[in-house]
Amino acid sequence: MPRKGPDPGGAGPHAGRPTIGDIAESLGLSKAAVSYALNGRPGVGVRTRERVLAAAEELGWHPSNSARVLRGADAGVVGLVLSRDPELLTFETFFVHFLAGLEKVLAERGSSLLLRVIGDHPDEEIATYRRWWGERRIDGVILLDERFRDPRVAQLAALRIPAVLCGGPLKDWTMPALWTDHAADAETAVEHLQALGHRRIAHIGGPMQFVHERSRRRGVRRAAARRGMQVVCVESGYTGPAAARHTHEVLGVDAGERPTAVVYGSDVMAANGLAAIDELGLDVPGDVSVLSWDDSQLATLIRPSVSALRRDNLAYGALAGGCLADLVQGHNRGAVQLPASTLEVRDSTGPARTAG
Amino acid sequence: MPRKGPDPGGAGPHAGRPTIGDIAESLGLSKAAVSYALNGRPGVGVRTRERVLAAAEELGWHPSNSARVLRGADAGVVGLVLSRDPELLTFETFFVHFLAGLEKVLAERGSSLLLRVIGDHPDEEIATYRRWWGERRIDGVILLDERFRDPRVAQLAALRIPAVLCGGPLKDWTMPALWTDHAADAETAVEHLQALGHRRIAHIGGPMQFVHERSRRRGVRRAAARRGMQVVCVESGYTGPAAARHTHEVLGVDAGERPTAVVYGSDVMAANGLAAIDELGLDVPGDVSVLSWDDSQLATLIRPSVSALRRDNLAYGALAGGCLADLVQGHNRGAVQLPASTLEVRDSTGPARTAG
DNA sequence: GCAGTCTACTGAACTGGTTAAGTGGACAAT
DNA sequence: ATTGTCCACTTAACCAGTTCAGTAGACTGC
Repeated sequence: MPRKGPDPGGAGPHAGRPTIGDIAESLGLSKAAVSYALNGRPGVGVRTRERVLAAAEELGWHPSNSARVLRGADAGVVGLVLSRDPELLTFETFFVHFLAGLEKVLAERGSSLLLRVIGDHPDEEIATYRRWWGERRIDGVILLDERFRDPRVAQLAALRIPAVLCGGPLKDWTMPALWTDHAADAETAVEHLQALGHRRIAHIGGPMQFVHERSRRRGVRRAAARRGMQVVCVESGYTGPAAARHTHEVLGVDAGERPTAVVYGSDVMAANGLAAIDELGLDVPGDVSVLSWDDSQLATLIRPSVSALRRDNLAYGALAGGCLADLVQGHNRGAVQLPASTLEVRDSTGPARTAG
Repeated sequence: MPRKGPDPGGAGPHAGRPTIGDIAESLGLSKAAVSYALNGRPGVGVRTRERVLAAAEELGWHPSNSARVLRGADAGVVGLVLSRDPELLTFETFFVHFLAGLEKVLAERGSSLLLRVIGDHPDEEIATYRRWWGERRIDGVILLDERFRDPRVAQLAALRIPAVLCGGPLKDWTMPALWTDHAADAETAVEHLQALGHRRIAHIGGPMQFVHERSRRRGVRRAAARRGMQVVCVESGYTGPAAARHTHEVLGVDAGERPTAVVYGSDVMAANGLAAIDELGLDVPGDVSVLSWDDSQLATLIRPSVSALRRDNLAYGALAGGCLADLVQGHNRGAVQLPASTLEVRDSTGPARTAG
């Protein structure tokens, strides 16, 4: 199967990609001897080994991944399917950082990443994993964005595909999971607002199909209740218009009932919330304080800059990669807790306006 | 090689992954007959074909990619190495959109994407391509971020690795290239500013190691010269502090010499520029108009919102994927021009303050 | 001098799917 | 009845590695 395109002559076998047989032939050895030499196994003399390695280097030999996998080796690849709308800025920053961290660890452990980007469609996601696994392309997968009653977990378990869940941990499963203590993060956020004198707050979160959104809402409710604060929770979407609409809904009431602080589910929601609050003729942080549950450069660039709960997504991705690499090698690390988010206090949170 | 983990019994061959041989055995046929049936080739009866397909479906068979590649099939994978700092917001949005478009087309054409994220290090990038290619993991690669005197082009050509360059076109190479008419985009930007009465403008661009930054600078210079406008060009960096520093440099002069408009190389640079202009006690767009060469949600969320040249990066990625898929199949589409950017006029550009 | 052991290799089978070449039987034409 | 032509299938080689089971030769021990 010669390569297409301008290939006059085609200097050598397989478009210049030498095989172990070429090395063997050039040195008058058998394929087996060359294989032993290249893999540092006993059974070849020191002198011969050196010659083999030199020849491999000179010819620019690389082992055929297909041949190795066919013999039963790991594919050296892990799969990741993204089923989210790429238009969401929060997701973009999360994803690129997560990916960079993930990839760094995988590279260190000799793996690569097979990526697929699809719309929000869990069926296609599991079908992709099933196909990749069936085709022996991957050794395992990373599951992002755990959903309420997520079907992917049971399906991957049934297919015996090694997987690391970013979410959980799940009670009934042995799948390793990277989980965040959203309750603790909620405490951090609510405590900050309490300290500033806020007694009536709102939480405008993302879609409740995501488990982390449920956890956050529950965390905020409990943290507020524990402090005797009133709290209004609204399910919104990650898009700007949704966040703006719910901001109008929550804050467009009499000053006496109006929350004095809003915790948004993401930086994009907070940014659009700021604009909506401005439309309502309210001042941030004078009338309303604003806090975002995700941090990003956006939070620092808009005015006022937005106080935010910050998580190291690079480390998150790296941890996920490490857990999966371990799992593929037979070591299940179980439930791993991520470090708590830190609060970045900026200009959008301030003292509550004293009632009256 | 049984999978690790809880695998009591291990129901079937290769952890539940049946082979063509299993199908053949279960039906009392030869492997060849099954292969012909599964691939829709002549040589099997209609009845037999149906039985084979039914058995494959029931067993959940997928063809082993390794086995096919070993026989000479394409890998069905294209490679992409990112060598940029993931901290750059502009890059994040560009990348995720580009990726989504790229992946969509690749999926339609039966390919997947192998991804690697590394720091800014061209040597490691080419080494990764070389290894992937040597290991028969990929059919081709996408080259992003063309650099001045980019070594990657010649190296990939020498290795005969099919590649599509996002940049170019190059005079001496037959590598397909997706190129942008930066001169035309510069015309659009400068014309907009001229129409608003600006006669003295600045361009604060990104690093000149990138070919597109050079093209843009040249485009701005020529478009301005053609209109008799004065122009100051500064090489900056994609980070916020660099953009802020150069903004102070360019605008911290007497009002008589001060440019009345600045074209920034990216949305992040523009956002940080806005903050710097505010620090200088200048008003946007009253004293200075601001234009960004990349658009994103950030440009719409900061105040004032930033006028920007917008490019459809989803379509860009899709086009790159299509060109590469064509190239792998032997069809070189040569130099393909991307659609011109469109100007999104927002609040940051306004009439020039009349001199005096 | 001959068995025993070790070293340094070779030969061949094997992985799963593809494919050229071959085979046996049914059927038609002559 | 013979020849030819299909059809529907089988056999076996092949891809590039890995690995098990040899094996030739050198060396040791007695």
